[in-house]
Amino acid sequence: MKYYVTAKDVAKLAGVSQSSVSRVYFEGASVSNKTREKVLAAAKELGYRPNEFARSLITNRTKIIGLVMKGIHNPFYPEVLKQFTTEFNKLGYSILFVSTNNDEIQKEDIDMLRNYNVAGVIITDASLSLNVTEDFKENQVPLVLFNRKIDNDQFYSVCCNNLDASEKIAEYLIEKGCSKVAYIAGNANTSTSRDREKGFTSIIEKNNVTLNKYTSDYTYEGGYKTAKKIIAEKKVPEGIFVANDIMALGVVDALRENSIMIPAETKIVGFDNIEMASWPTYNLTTWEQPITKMVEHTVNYLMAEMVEFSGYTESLEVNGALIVRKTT
Amino acid sequence: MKYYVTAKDVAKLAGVSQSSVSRVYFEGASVSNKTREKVLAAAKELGYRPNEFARSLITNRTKIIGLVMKGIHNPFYPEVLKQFTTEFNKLGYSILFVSTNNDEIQKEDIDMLRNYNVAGVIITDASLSLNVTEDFKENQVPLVLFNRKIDNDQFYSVCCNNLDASEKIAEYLIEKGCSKVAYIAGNANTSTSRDREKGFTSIIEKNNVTLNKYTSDYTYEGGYKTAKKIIAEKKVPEGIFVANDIMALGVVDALRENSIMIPAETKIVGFDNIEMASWPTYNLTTWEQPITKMVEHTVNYLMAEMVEFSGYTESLEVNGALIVRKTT
DNA sequence: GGATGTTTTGCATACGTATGCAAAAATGAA
DNA sequence: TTCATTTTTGCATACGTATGCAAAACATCC
Repeated sequence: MKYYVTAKDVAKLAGVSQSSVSRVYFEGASVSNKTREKVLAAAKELGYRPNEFARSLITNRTKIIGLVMKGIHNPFYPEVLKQFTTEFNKLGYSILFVSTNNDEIQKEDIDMLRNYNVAGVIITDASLSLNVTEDFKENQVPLVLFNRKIDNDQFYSVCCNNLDASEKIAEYLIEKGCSKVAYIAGNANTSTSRDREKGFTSIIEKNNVTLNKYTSDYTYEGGYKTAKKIIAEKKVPEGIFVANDIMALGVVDALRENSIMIPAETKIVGFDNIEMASWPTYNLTTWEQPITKMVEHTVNYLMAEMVEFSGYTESLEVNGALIVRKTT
Repeated sequence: MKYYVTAKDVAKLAGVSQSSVSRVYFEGASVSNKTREKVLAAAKELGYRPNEFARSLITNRTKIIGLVMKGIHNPFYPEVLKQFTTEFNKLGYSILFVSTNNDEIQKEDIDMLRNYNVAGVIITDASLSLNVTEDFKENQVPLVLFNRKIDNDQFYSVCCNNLDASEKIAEYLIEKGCSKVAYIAGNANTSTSRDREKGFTSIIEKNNVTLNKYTSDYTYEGGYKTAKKIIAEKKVPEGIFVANDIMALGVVDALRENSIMIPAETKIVGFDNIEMASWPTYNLTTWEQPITKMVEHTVNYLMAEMVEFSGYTESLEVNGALIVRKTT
């Protein structure tokens, strides 16, 4: 039977009270050096570690961050996950990971998080259903939407400058001489895909360039199939802006299979700058999403809200940059 | 100020005792239908949810599984993560995610997990340092090494049948007519890479085929550079077995850059069967690791050990299969 | 209806920690 | 040394739930 070493045990061995042991482990409490040393020595001997559950129970706050993620198959997100984990661990917070298949987060997706009374929540690549937004609001749980935003500014969101980025991409393709272009959307319900479409379209239309739009699903397969369809319809344009890299790779492969020269006949631009985009086989021109900066902003906001909840919201947009490679 | 709805509140509204409320939410406790309904109604009205911390405190067990992962950049692992999350969530368990850069898990990697008194731990693609093994043993924390094993059978491990698989791969390459082959290892300290090398080598030597060995690091870059080196040394063999897919893709790209025909001049076999291996650009012949089965075994073992700790250990090997595509 | 057995309920307490309060100890000033 | 002030300590209690125990309610049978 495994026995749990408690503060009381340590107190006994160190010859102090349980309160003193508690104070040694509670940041900001006042303890003399003498007792601190006695306690730490005893704790080490017994292998004591404070019970986080008891702590949370009494302080009514936890050091757990809930992270909800959908598209872990897109290599963009494992990197995001890693960075969040690393950053929060440094700060003494743990990550409770939730995987979902819902575009809109449902109540059952966050049940676990609420049961554990998490200190804050990050939702990546997903939106929120109505009853979930209410739940968050009502319970004042600090929340960040990462790489998504919702129309009303009810929540804090951190995104790349999608609108501006896609405008620049449009300008870039026009500059490169494209007079007929296409946009391949990811999931049409996502703010990122919509914003990218909006920015791209506005510039394209302003320049009287022909634009065809397609909708896919943010996966390699999706990009591949969409490109095949475009080819079958003999509508291959001179330039294609694909809403994310993993789809763009599928597009590239489909075009290659049909011996359509990239960039000579068609230029391809992706979005994200995932690792694979730089692989020599692909050498994909793309827009770099500044993950590190986006993570940093998210962490800072959450930490602040966890210290003192304000409910302040904002749609933060972090600047990325065009990475020119060999598909344009 | 947010107010926490407790069982006491529910009890008051429902006109029963706090114990009865508790029993409604505790599986296996005896409550009459009448009180159950009263309680559930009241709970719904107040938005009550049991506090997991208080529960854990008193039962001295948690519903949290610690998952430690290193190589999240290898697309094999996000899939593993997703499956574990999904399976454990179904069972009412949550995943506390830890990311590490250590080949050998250190004490600080699992500090968080121990503080939260996790019910079980899964460690993927990493080994254990000595003081960590002791910690686990001493505290009887159910543990599974996933896709790694350690020499002594101190812990339960779940792997693919690496030895058998690599033997079959060797036979396959020989059958295909290779008289000169190479093996590109991942991290030489990992059991997986060693086993794959061992099986492959044994068959190759038995057949008097020339074998060169190289060591890399389980990354695309690593595979790419190793292949470049092989090319520079003009030692390109007729067949290469690469210890995992992501390296194999790097190898393929490097060979292609140097116009070495695959499979005509050189045949490539990878390991894992990650999604990308099936992409038309690569069409990589590889060994499928049966993730679903491996996850299932891991979950079953952990669940059993969490109900009643036995300390039983075994090196479980799950059978995969050769997936023949166009690189051989 | 009464006796018996069974199920359900409430009471009281425990889990391991943090914290307000008052007592004790340490420090500083004179 | 003495007194005032500050720092440190221990006591007692609270957090929200589970559970052993005994009382209460219910069901069953003759």
